[in-house]
Amino acid sequence: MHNRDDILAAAAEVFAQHGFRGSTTRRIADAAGVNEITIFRQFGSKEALLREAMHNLTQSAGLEVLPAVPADPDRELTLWSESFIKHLRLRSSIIRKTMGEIEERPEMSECASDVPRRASADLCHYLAALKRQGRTAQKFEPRTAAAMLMGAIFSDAMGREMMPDVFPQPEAKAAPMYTRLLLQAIGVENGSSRTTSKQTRRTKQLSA
Amino acid sequence: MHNRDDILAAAAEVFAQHGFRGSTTRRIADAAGVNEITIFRQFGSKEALLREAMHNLTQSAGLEVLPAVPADPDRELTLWSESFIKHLRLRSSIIRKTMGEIEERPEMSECASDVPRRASADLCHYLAALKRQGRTAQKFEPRTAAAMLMGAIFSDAMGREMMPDVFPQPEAKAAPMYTRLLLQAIGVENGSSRTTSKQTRRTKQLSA
DNA sequence: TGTGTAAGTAAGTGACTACCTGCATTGTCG
DNA sequence: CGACAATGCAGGTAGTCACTTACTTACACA
Repeated sequence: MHNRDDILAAAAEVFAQHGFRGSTTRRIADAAGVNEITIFRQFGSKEALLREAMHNLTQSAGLEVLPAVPADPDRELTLWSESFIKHLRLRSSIIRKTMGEIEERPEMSECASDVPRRASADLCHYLAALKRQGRTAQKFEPRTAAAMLMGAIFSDAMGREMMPDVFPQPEAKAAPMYTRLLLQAIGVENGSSRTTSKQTRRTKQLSA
Repeated sequence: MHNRDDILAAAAEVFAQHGFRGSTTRRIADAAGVNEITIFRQFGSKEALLREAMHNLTQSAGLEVLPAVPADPDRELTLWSESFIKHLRLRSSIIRKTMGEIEERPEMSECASDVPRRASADLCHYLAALKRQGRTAQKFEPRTAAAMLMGAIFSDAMGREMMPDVFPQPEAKAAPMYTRLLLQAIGVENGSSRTTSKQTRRTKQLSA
Protein backbone atom coordinates (compact mmCIF):
# COMPACT_ATOMS: atom_id res chain seq x y z
CA MET A 1 0.00 0.00 0.00
CA HIS A 2 2.18 2.84 -1.24
CA ASN A 3 0.77 6.26 -0.61
CA ARG A 4 1.57 9.85 -1.41
CA ASP A 5 3.79 10.26 1.63
CA ASP A 6 6.10 7.44 0.57
CA ILE A 7 6.55 9.10 -2.79
CA LEU A 8 7.04 12.54 -1.26
CA ALA A 9 9.69 11.23 1.12
CA ALA A 10 11.47 9.41 -1.69
CA ALA A 11 11.35 12.52 -3.86
CA ALA A 12 12.93 14.62 -1.12
CA GLU A 13 15.64 12.05 -0.63
CA VAL A 14 16.46 11.76 -4.31
CA PHE A 15 16.38 15.53 -4.70
CA ALA A 16 18.82 15.94 -1.82
CA GLN A 17 21.26 13.64 -3.58
CA HIS A 18 20.82 14.62 -7.21
CA GLY A 19 19.10 17.99 -7.48
CA PHE A 20 16.17 18.77 -9.73
CA ARG A 21 17.59 17.69 -13.05
CA GLY A 22 19.08 14.58 -11.52
CA SER A 23 15.83 13.59 -9.87
CA THR A 24 14.42 11.51 -12.68
CA THR A 25 10.95 10.18 -12.27
CA ARG A 26 12.35 6.70 -12.65
CA ARG A 27 14.77 7.20 -9.77
CA ILE A 28 12.09 8.60 -7.52
CA ALA A 29 9.72 5.75 -8.39
CA ASP A 30 12.39 3.17 -7.64
CA ALA A 31 13.27 4.84 -4.36
CA ALA A 32 9.61 4.87 -3.36
CA GLY A 33 9.07 1.28 -4.46
CA VAL A 34 6.34 2.43 -6.77
CA ASN A 35 5.67 2.26 -10.46
CA GLU A 36 6.80 5.33 -12.33
CA ILE A 37 3.36 5.99 -13.67
CA THR A 38 1.86 6.18 -10.22
CA ILE A 39 3.83 9.36 -9.76
CA PHE A 40 2.21 11.01 -12.74
CA ARG A 41 -1.25 9.86 -11.73
CA GLN A 42 -0.76 11.17 -8.20
CA PHE A 43 1.05 14.41 -8.86
CA GLY A 44 0.62 15.21 -12.51
CA SER A 45 4.22 16.08 -13.22
CA LYS A 46 7.71 15.82 -11.82
CA GLU A 47 7.74 19.52 -11.07
CA ALA A 48 4.47 19.40 -9.11
CA LEU A 49 5.75 16.43 -7.11
CA LEU A 50 9.01 18.10 -6.17
CA ARG A 51 7.27 21.34 -5.36
CA GLU A 52 4.97 19.55 -2.95
CA ALA A 53 7.85 17.60 -1.45
CA MET A 54 9.77 20.82 -0.79
CA HIS A 55 6.74 22.50 0.68
CA ASN A 56 6.24 19.53 2.98
CA LEU A 57 9.79 19.80 4.26
CA THR A 58 9.70 23.48 5.12
CA GLN A 59 6.70 22.86 7.36
CA SER A 60 8.52 20.41 9.63
CA ALA A 61 11.05 22.85 11.06
CA GLY A 62 10.88 22.62 14.85
CA LEU A 63 13.23 25.40 15.91
CA GLU A 64 13.86 26.26 19.52
CA VAL A 65 11.89 29.37 20.45
CA LEU A 66 13.68 32.27 22.10
CA PRO A 67 11.85 33.76 25.08
CA ALA A 68 10.31 37.16 24.53
CA VAL A 69 12.03 38.41 27.67
CA PRO A 70 15.67 37.32 27.91
CA ALA A 71 16.59 35.85 31.28
CA ASP A 72 19.78 33.85 30.85
CA PRO A 73 21.20 34.96 27.49
CA ASP A 74 24.14 32.58 27.47
CA ARG A 75 22.00 29.57 28.11
CA GLU A 76 19.07 30.63 25.94
CA LEU A 77 21.16 31.63 22.95
CA THR A 78 23.32 28.53 23.17
CA LEU A 79 20.27 26.28 23.16
CA TRP A 80 18.87 28.18 20.22
CA SER A 81 22.13 28.02 18.27
CA GLU A 82 22.44 24.32 18.88
CA SER A 83 18.94 23.61 17.68
CA PHE A 84 19.54 25.81 14.64
CA ILE A 85 22.79 24.16 13.63
CA LYS A 86 21.27 20.75 14.19
CA HIS A 87 18.39 21.66 11.92
CA LEU A 88 20.74 22.89 9.20
CA ARG A 89 23.08 19.92 9.43
CA LEU A 90 20.23 17.47 9.02
CA ARG A 91 19.21 19.26 5.85
CA SER A 92 22.56 20.39 4.52
CA SER A 93 22.34 18.38 1.32
CA ILE A 94 18.91 19.57 0.39
CA ILE A 95 19.75 23.15 1.28
CA ARG A 96 22.84 23.15 -0.90
CA LYS A 97 20.84 21.73 -3.79
CA THR A 98 18.08 24.27 -3.35
CA MET A 99 20.52 27.16 -3.17
CA GLY A 100 22.22 25.97 -6.32
CA GLU A 101 18.96 26.19 -8.18
CA ILE A 102 17.74 29.64 -7.23
CA GLU A 103 18.42 30.98 -10.69
CA GLU A 104 16.60 28.21 -12.48
CA ARG A 105 13.73 27.51 -10.08
CA PRO A 106 13.26 30.55 -7.87
CA GLU A 107 9.75 29.56 -6.74
CA MET A 108 11.06 26.40 -5.11
CA SER A 109 13.86 28.23 -3.35
CA GLU A 110 11.40 30.86 -2.21
CA CYS A 111 9.65 28.64 0.30
CA ALA A 112 13.02 27.31 1.48
CA SER A 113 13.90 30.77 2.75
CA ASP A 114 11.01 30.64 5.18
CA VAL A 115 12.85 28.99 8.05
CA PRO A 116 15.91 31.26 8.07
CA ARG A 117 13.67 34.30 7.73
CA ARG A 118 11.67 33.34 10.79
CA ALA A 119 14.82 32.43 12.68
CA SER A 120 16.39 35.77 11.85
CA ALA A 121 13.35 37.73 12.92
CA ASP A 122 13.19 35.78 16.18
CA LEU A 123 16.87 36.25 16.95
CA CYS A 124 16.78 39.96 16.05
CA HIS A 125 13.87 40.47 18.37
CA TYR A 126 15.68 38.70 21.19
CA LEU A 127 18.87 40.69 20.75
CA ALA A 128 16.94 43.94 20.62
CA ALA A 129 15.23 42.99 23.88
CA LEU A 130 18.60 42.28 25.47
CA LYS A 131 19.76 45.69 24.39
CA ARG A 132 16.65 47.38 25.74
CA GLN A 133 17.25 45.67 29.06
CA GLY A 134 20.61 47.44 29.17
CA ARG A 135 22.51 44.22 29.46
CA THR A 136 24.76 44.81 26.49
CA ALA A 137 27.95 46.73 27.15
CA GLN A 138 28.79 47.28 23.50
CA LYS A 139 27.24 49.16 20.63
CA PHE A 140 25.68 46.86 18.06
CA GLU A 141 22.87 46.62 15.57
CA PRO A 142 20.62 43.62 16.28
CA ARG A 143 20.25 42.71 12.64
CA THR A 144 23.99 42.71 12.04
CA ALA A 145 24.65 40.66 15.15
CA ALA A 146 21.93 38.21 14.22
CA ALA A 147 23.27 37.88 10.68
CA MET A 148 26.72 37.26 12.10
CA LEU A 149 25.69 34.41 14.40
CA MET A 150 23.36 32.84 11.87
CA GLY A 151 25.93 33.25 9.13
CA ALA A 152 28.61 31.52 11.15
CA ILE A 153 26.27 28.66 12.00
CA PHE A 154 25.01 28.37 8.45
CA SER A 155 28.48 28.28 6.94
CA ASP A 156 29.57 25.71 9.48
CA ALA A 157 26.62 23.48 8.67
CA MET A 158 27.18 23.80 4.93
CA GLY A 159 30.95 23.71 4.73
CA ARG A 160 32.39 21.64 7.54
CA GLU A 161 32.01 18.41 5.64
CA MET A 162 34.10 19.72 2.77
CA MET A 163 36.69 21.65 4.80
CA PRO A 164 36.71 20.40 8.40
CA ASP A 165 39.99 22.16 9.14
CA VAL A 166 38.66 25.71 8.81
CA PHE A 167 35.98 25.25 11.46
CA PRO A 168 36.34 25.10 15.25
CA GLN A 169 36.82 21.73 16.90
CA PRO A 170 35.11 19.72 18.12
CA GLU A 171 32.11 19.91 15.87
CA ALA A 172 29.75 19.48 18.79
CA LYS A 173 31.08 22.60 20.53
CA ALA A 174 30.93 24.86 17.49
CA ALA A 175 27.51 26.37 18.14
CA PRO A 176 28.28 27.30 21.78
CA MET A 177 31.59 28.78 20.69
CA TYR A 178 29.99 31.01 18.08
CA THR A 179 27.38 31.99 20.61
CA ARG A 180 30.01 32.91 23.20
CA LEU A 181 31.84 35.06 20.68
CA LEU A 182 28.65 36.87 19.78
CA LEU A 183 27.88 37.56 23.40
CA GLN A 184 31.36 38.97 23.82
CA ALA A 185 30.82 41.11 20.74
CA ILE A 186 27.70 42.72 22.14
CA GLY A 187 29.15 42.90 25.64
CA VAL A 188 27.12 40.42 27.63
CA GLU A 189 29.06 39.03 30.54
CA ASN A 190 29.75 35.33 30.81
CA GLY A 191 28.00 34.33 34.02
CA SER A 192 24.33 33.55 33.93
CA SER A 193 22.39 36.60 34.98
CA ARG A 194 20.06 35.41 37.64
CA THR A 195 21.55 38.52 39.28
CA THR A 196 19.62 40.66 36.82
CA SER A 197 18.55 43.14 39.46
CA LYS A 198 21.96 44.19 40.71
CA GLN A 199 23.77 44.77 37.44
CA THR A 200 27.39 45.61 38.04
CA ARG A 201 29.73 47.82 36.08
CA ARG A 202 32.13 45.48 34.37
CA THR A 203 35.85 45.91 33.95
CA LYS A 204 37.56 43.81 31.36
CA GLN A 205 41.20 42.98 31.73
CA LEU A 206 43.68 42.14 29.04
CA SER A 207 44.06 38.49 28.24
CA ALA A 208 47.48 36.90 28.27
CA MET B 1 39.04 33.39 -34.38
CA HIS B 2 37.56 31.53 -31.45
CA ASN B 3 40.08 30.04 -29.11
CA ARG B 4 40.15 27.92 -26.00
CA ASP B 5 39.73 30.87 -23.68
CA ASP B 6 36.47 31.93 -25.27
CA ILE B 7 35.11 28.44 -24.78
CA LEU B 8 36.39 28.24 -21.22
CA ALA B 9 34.80 31.57 -20.33
CA ALA B 10 31.53 30.55 -21.92
CA ALA B 11 31.60 27.23 -20.10
CA ALA B 12 32.08 28.95 -16.76
CA GLU B 13 29.24 31.33 -17.51
CA VAL B 14 26.84 28.58 -18.54
CA PHE B 15 27.84 26.46 -15.57
CA ALA B 16 27.16 29.36 -13.21
CA GLN B 17 23.63 29.61 -14.59
CA HIS B 18 22.71 25.98 -15.11
CA GLY B 19 25.06 23.72 -13.17
CA PHE B 20 26.77 20.67 -14.55
CA ARG B 21 23.79 18.76 -15.88
CA GLY B 22 22.29 21.92 -17.31
CA SER B 23 25.49 22.90 -19.06
CA THR B 24 24.82 21.11 -22.33
CA THR B 25 27.55 21.18 -24.91
CA ARG B 26 25.13 22.87 -27.27
CA ARG B 27 24.48 25.69 -24.82
CA ILE B 28 28.17 26.21 -24.17
CA ALA B 29 28.93 26.20 -27.88
CA ASP B 30 26.21 28.75 -28.55
CA ALA B 31 27.44 30.95 -25.71
CA ALA B 32 30.97 30.81 -27.06
CA GLY B 33 29.87 31.44 -30.65
CA VAL B 34 31.52 28.22 -31.66
CA ASN B 35 30.40 25.03 -33.31
CA GLU B 36 29.54 22.31 -30.85
CA ILE B 37 32.06 19.94 -32.31
CA THR B 38 34.92 22.34 -31.77
CA ILE B 39 34.44 21.75 -28.05
CA PHE B 40 35.01 18.04 -28.41
CA ARG B 41 38.01 18.53 -30.65
CA GLN B 42 39.55 20.99 -28.19
CA PHE B 43 38.69 19.40 -24.87
CA GLY B 44 37.70 15.82 -25.57
CA SER B 45 34.60 15.77 -23.41
CA LYS B 46 32.18 17.98 -21.57
CA GLU B 47 33.58 16.89 -18.25
CA ALA B 48 37.17 17.72 -19.21
CA LEU B 49 36.08 21.13 -20.43
CA LEU B 50 34.23 22.01 -17.26
CA ARG B 51 36.99 20.70 -15.09
CA GLU B 52 39.48 22.93 -16.86
CA ALA B 53 37.13 25.90 -16.69
CA MET B 54 36.72 25.46 -12.93
CA HIS B 55 40.43 25.07 -12.42
CA ASN B 56 41.00 28.25 -14.39
CA LEU B 57 38.63 30.17 -12.14
CA THR B 58 40.16 29.15 -8.84
CA GLN B 59 43.52 30.48 -10.00
CA SER B 60 42.25 34.03 -10.51
CA ALA B 61 41.45 34.80 -6.89
CA GLY B 62 43.19 38.05 -5.96
CA LEU B 63 42.47 38.30 -2.25
CA GLU B 64 43.78 41.12 -0.13
CA VAL B 65 46.76 39.90 1.89
CA LEU B 66 46.80 40.46 5.63
CA PRO B 67 50.10 41.75 7.01
CA ALA B 68 52.14 39.27 9.02
CA VAL B 69 52.41 41.83 11.79
CA PRO B 70 49.12 43.58 12.57
CA ALA B 71 49.42 47.34 12.78
CA ASP B 72 45.96 48.81 12.39
CA PRO B 73 43.56 45.87 12.91
CA ASP B 74 40.38 47.78 12.22
CA ARG B 75 41.63 49.11 8.94
CA GLU B 76 43.43 45.97 7.84
CA LEU B 77 40.63 43.58 8.68
CA THR B 78 38.03 45.82 7.12
CA LEU B 79 39.96 45.98 3.87
CA TRP B 80 40.40 42.24 3.94
CA SER B 81 36.71 41.60 4.63
CA GLU B 82 35.67 43.91 1.86
CA SER B 83 37.91 42.22 -0.67
CA PHE B 84 36.68 38.83 0.50
CA ILE B 85 33.00 39.67 0.25
CA LYS B 86 33.56 41.27 -3.13
CA HIS B 87 35.27 38.13 -4.34
CA LEU B 88 32.42 35.94 -3.11
CA ARG B 89 29.69 38.16 -4.49
CA LEU B 90 31.22 38.15 -7.94
CA ARG B 91 31.20 34.36 -7.89
CA SER B 92 28.09 33.69 -5.84
CA SER B 93 26.28 31.86 -8.62
CA ILE B 94 29.12 29.56 -9.45
CA ILE B 95 29.85 28.89 -5.79
CA ARG B 96 26.25 27.93 -5.11
CA LYS B 97 26.26 25.58 -8.08
CA THR B 98 29.53 24.00 -7.05
CA MET B 99 28.35 23.50 -3.49
CA GLY B 100 25.18 21.90 -4.72
CA GLU B 101 27.17 19.32 -6.58
CA ILE B 102 29.62 18.16 -3.92
CA GLU B 103 27.89 14.82 -3.59
CA GLU B 104 27.85 14.10 -7.29
CA ARG B 105 31.13 15.65 -8.40
CA PRO B 106 33.42 15.96 -5.39
CA GLU B 107 36.61 16.38 -7.44
CA MET B 108 35.31 19.58 -8.98
CA SER B 109 34.25 20.99 -5.62
CA GLU B 110 37.59 20.03 -4.17
CA CYS B 111 39.55 22.69 -6.00
CA ALA B 112 36.84 25.24 -5.24
CA SER B 113 37.63 24.96 -1.55
CA ASP B 114 41.14 26.24 -2.17
CA VAL B 115 40.35 29.93 -1.85
CA PRO B 116 38.41 29.76 1.43
CA ARG B 117 41.02 27.44 2.88
CA ARG B 118 43.80 29.89 2.13
CA ALA B 119 41.70 32.79 3.35
CA SER B 120 40.94 31.00 6.60
CA ALA B 121 44.57 30.13 7.23
CA ASP B 122 45.59 33.72 6.54
CA LEU B 123 42.94 35.19 8.81
CA CYS B 124 43.67 32.70 11.61
CA HIS B 125 47.32 33.59 11.46
CA TYR B 126 46.53 37.28 11.66
CA LEU B 127 44.19 36.91 14.62
CA ALA B 128 46.70 34.75 16.44
CA ALA B 129 49.32 37.44 15.89
CA LEU B 130 46.95 40.05 17.29
CA LYS B 131 46.47 37.91 20.35
CA ARG B 132 50.18 37.38 20.78
CA GLN B 133 50.64 41.13 20.65
CA GLY B 134 48.36 41.33 23.67
CA ARG B 135 45.95 43.64 21.90
CA THR B 136 42.89 41.51 22.48
CA ALA B 137 41.02 42.07 25.72
CA GLN B 138 38.84 38.99 25.42
CA LYS B 139 39.40 35.28 25.41
CA PHE B 140 38.94 33.73 21.98
CA GLU B 141 40.17 30.96 19.76
CA PRO B 142 41.55 32.29 16.46
CA ARG B 143 39.98 29.56 14.40
CA THR B 144 36.54 30.11 15.87
CA ALA B 145 36.80 33.86 15.42
CA ALA B 146 37.99 33.43 11.83
CA ALA B 147 35.18 30.99 11.06
CA MET B 148 32.71 33.45 12.52
CA LEU B 149 33.79 36.39 10.38
CA MET B 150 34.19 34.35 7.23
CA GLY B 151 30.91 32.57 7.86
CA ALA B 152 29.05 35.83 8.24
CA ILE B 153 30.60 37.20 5.05
CA PHE B 154 30.01 33.99 3.15
CA SER B 155 26.37 33.76 4.15
CA ASP B 156 25.83 37.39 3.26
CA ALA B 157 27.35 36.89 -0.18
CA MET B 158 25.31 33.75 -0.82
CA GLY B 159 22.00 34.71 0.70
CA ARG B 160 21.43 38.44 0.48
CA GLU B 161 19.99 38.21 -3.01
CA MET B 162 17.31 35.80 -1.86
CA MET B 163 16.57 37.35 1.54
CA PRO B 164 17.79 40.93 1.62
CA ASP B 165 15.83 41.70 4.77
CA VAL B 166 17.80 39.41 7.07
CA PHE B 167 21.14 41.09 6.33
CA PRO B 168 22.45 44.44 7.54
CA GLN B 169 21.82 47.52 5.44
CA PRO B 170 23.26 48.98 3.36
CA GLU B 171 24.86 46.13 1.50
CA ALA B 172 28.04 48.13 0.98
CA LYS B 173 28.57 48.54 4.75
CA ALA B 174 27.98 44.90 5.64
CA ALA B 175 31.61 43.78 5.59
CA PRO B 176 32.82 46.63 7.83
CA MET B 177 29.95 45.98 10.22
CA TYR B 178 30.78 42.30 10.59
CA THR B 179 34.41 43.21 11.03
CA ARG B 180 33.59 45.71 13.76
CA LEU B 181 31.53 43.13 15.62
CA LEU B 182 34.33 40.63 15.44
CA LEU B 183 36.81 43.14 16.81
CA GLN B 184 34.44 43.83 19.68
CA ALA B 185 34.14 40.10 20.28
CA ILE B 186 37.87 39.65 20.67
CA GLY B 187 38.25 42.92 22.55
CA VAL B 188 40.15 45.14 20.17
CA GLU B 189 39.36 48.77 20.79
CA ASN B 190 37.85 50.90 18.09
CA GLY B 191 40.50 53.56 17.47
CA SER B 192 43.38 52.77 15.16
CA SER B 193 46.29 51.62 17.25
CA ARG B 194 49.17 53.67 16.08
CA THR B 195 49.49 53.99 19.87
CA THR B 196 50.58 50.38 20.05
CA SER B 197 53.34 51.10 22.52
CA LYS B 198 51.32 52.63 25.31
CA GLN B 199 48.52 50.15 25.64
CA THR B 200 45.95 51.26 28.15
CA ARG B 201 43.74 49.26 30.42
CA ARG B 202 40.26 49.65 29.00
CA THR B 203 37.06 50.07 30.92
CA LYS B 204 33.82 49.43 29.13
CA GLN B 205 30.66 51.12 30.27
CA LEU B 206 27.14 50.00 29.79
CA SER B 207 25.42 51.27 26.67
CA ALA B 208 22.05 53.00 26.94
C1' DT C 1 -22.00 -10.71 -7.48
C1' DG C 2 -21.03 -6.44 -9.74
C1' DT C 3 -18.79 -1.97 -9.78
C1' DG C 4 -15.48 1.64 -8.87
C1' DT C 5 -10.90 2.89 -7.67
C1' DA C 6 -6.03 2.66 -7.17
C1' DA C 7 -2.25 0.39 -8.62
C1' DG C 8 0.69 -2.26 -12.12
C1' DT C 9 2.62 -3.67 -17.00
C1' DA C 10 4.09 -2.91 -21.65
C1' DA C 11 5.00 -0.16 -25.18
C1' DG C 12 5.96 4.00 -27.25
C1' DT C 13 6.37 9.33 -28.36
C1' DG C 14 9.07 13.25 -29.27
C1' DA C 15 12.56 15.93 -27.47
C1' DC C 16 17.13 16.25 -25.87
C1' DT C 17 21.95 14.58 -24.76
C1' DA C 18 27.05 13.50 -25.44
C1' DC C 19 29.64 12.42 -28.90
C1' DC C 20 31.04 10.73 -33.79
C1' DT C 21 31.88 10.57 -39.09
C1' DG C 22 32.70 12.60 -43.45
C1' DC C 23 33.47 16.43 -46.00
C1' DA C 24 33.87 21.35 -47.21
C1' DT C 25 35.86 25.85 -45.93
C1' DT C 26 39.12 28.98 -44.22
C1' DG C 27 43.46 31.16 -42.93
C1' DT C 28 48.59 30.67 -42.24
C1' DC C 29 53.00 29.88 -43.54
C1' DG C 30 56.77 28.35 -46.54
C1' DC D 1 51.00 28.10 -55.25
C1' DG D 2 50.59 24.11 -52.08
C1' DA D 3 50.59 21.94 -47.58
C1' DC D 4 48.51 21.97 -43.28
C1' DA D 5 45.86 22.80 -39.32
C1' DA D 6 41.83 24.68 -37.34
C1' DT D 7 37.12 25.28 -37.89
C1' DG D 8 32.39 24.77 -39.72
C1' DC D 9 28.42 22.02 -41.50
C1' DA D 10 25.22 18.17 -42.18
C1' DG D 11 23.91 14.15 -40.54
C1' DG D 12 23.79 10.33 -37.48
C1' DT D 13 24.09 7.00 -33.13
C1' DA D 14 22.76 5.32 -28.93
C1' DG D 15 20.93 6.59 -24.91
C1' DT D 16 17.88 9.16 -21.52
C1' DC D 17 14.22 12.15 -20.32
C1' DA D 18 9.17 13.38 -19.04
C1' DC D 19 5.07 11.85 -20.08
C1' DT D 20 1.20 9.10 -22.60
C1' DT D 21 -1.91 5.33 -24.18
C1' DA D 22 -4.09 1.01 -23.69
C1' DC D 23 -4.83 -2.63 -21.04
C1' DT D 24 -4.68 -5.63 -16.75
C1' DT D 25 -4.80 -6.76 -11.79
C1' DA D 26 -6.14 -6.27 -6.81
C1' DC D 27 -9.12 -4.77 -3.47
C1' DA D 28 -13.15 -2.27 -1.11
C1' DC D 29 -17.81 -1.94 -0.66
C1' DA D 30 -22.72 -2.42 -1.69
